Amino acid sequence: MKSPSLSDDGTPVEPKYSETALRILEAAERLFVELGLEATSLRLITQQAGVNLAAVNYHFRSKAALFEAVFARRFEPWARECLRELGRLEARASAGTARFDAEAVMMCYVRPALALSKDPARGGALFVRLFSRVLVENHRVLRETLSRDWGHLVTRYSEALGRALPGLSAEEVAWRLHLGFSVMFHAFAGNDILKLFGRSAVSARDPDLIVKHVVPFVLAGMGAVPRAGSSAQ
Amino acid sequence: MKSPSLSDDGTPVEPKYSETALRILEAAERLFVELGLEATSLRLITQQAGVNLAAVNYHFRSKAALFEAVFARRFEPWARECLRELGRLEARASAGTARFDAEAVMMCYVRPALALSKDPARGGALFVRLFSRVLVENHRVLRETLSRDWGHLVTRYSEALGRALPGLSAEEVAWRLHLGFSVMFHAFAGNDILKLFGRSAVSARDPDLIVKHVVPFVLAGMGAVPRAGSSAQ
DNA sequence: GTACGTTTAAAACAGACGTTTGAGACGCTG
DNA sequence: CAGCGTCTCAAACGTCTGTTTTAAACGTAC
Repeated sequence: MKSPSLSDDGTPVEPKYSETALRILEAAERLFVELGLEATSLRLITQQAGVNLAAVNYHFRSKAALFEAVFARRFEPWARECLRELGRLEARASAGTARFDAEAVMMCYVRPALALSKDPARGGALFVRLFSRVLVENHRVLRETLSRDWGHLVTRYSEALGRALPGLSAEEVAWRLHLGFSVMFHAFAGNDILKLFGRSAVSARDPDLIVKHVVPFVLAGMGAVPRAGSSAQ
Repeated sequence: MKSPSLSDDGTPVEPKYSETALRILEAAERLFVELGLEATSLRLITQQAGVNLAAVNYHFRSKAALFEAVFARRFEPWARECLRELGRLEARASAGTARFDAEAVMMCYVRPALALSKDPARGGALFVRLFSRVLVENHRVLRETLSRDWGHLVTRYSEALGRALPGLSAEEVAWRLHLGFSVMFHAFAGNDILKLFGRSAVSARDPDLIVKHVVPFVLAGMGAVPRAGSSAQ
């Protein structure tokens, strides 16, 4: 997942994929989400994509490289949208047309996540699930790439939340960022622990419904007063 | 994962494992967490356990059955402790010696999770991570078993939270249960999305520290006032 | 028309996988 | 000591894996 080159107007140039490569990407994305990286064979991918087996190694060097391509195709546009949101918030706060509070920072994540979840053309909710697989499966290569090329994304959110919650220690801000993003991330990914027991009463697949419930929850959590005796007071 | 038989005094009888079977269970637990089910080969497990390859199929019928045994060995004692906690809370609330509020219900989950995380003899934090892999990998067999044998565990928590938050609609209670347990579960499992970017400032591996920060966060979220216009008001 | 780079096709590669086999070792009971 | 169930061991089974190879088809430029 190397950083894509930029065209003259600064918008990223998406690598051009051939018809065959695109069919592979789409079948692979669906199967990686449903079965995981290891359990998905190239033969199953090419069969569902209706292409030849060797096409994978021709268009994408290897299975691992295919996985990275699948991930990068969805992740990079989304991450850039998050950065744009943060930039817009800072600009409007400087201009005095917006409050720089926890809700505003949170919405810089919620809006891109919601837009992504509702847009099948960009992978929709499927990619968010793939992302959560990456998280728990802890792919080494992808972790290195995310850390190297996109670590500043987290840094930006961290600084923004610190500015939105003045008076809190850096440690306390880090924890609220951690917990807040955990809920939101897993809520959008549909990782419902209660559903595993077949007893979840929420239909956690509707993105708008997720936002409606997760936003007040996280806002309340982020604004929580630290417990008495907390070292992070 | 069939329900274990009960001895005369009602305490569950843990299946007796031979020395070899135990070595397999322990090596498998560690490797399943680190590599996942598919990526962990029986040859690697038996090699690290210092036993013969065929011992796995002798002691545990198949690889899938081994995985279920690994999971059940840790899960069942923990789930029973959760049920005991809920029972104790109900008893003390009836006796008037305890308040039946959201915090009390939440602690019925936090205490067992904390105790488990700090006890290496019961799998410690390792098992919680394994559990979270089960969640996103969505193993069919395990899901069926959890739903059939342990669905009532979730029902109990759900009823308890509904009782602790009177005046809220069932849908609203379900969402707060879902979101609250999501944070707690993934916090204990150490599924830190920020860490994936190498920029997490929290050392989310210390169970006591997790509790200290996650409890106020979740309590605030669960007590959050629903947004205006919410259908779940 | 012919040469060329690009893409597809079928087949084969070596290796790893989960599982099974059959023989032998061990510890008990009579 | 003999008999027997429990367990271990090395070897092999057939299947599936990611990858490579070889040949053929395609569109385009000379």
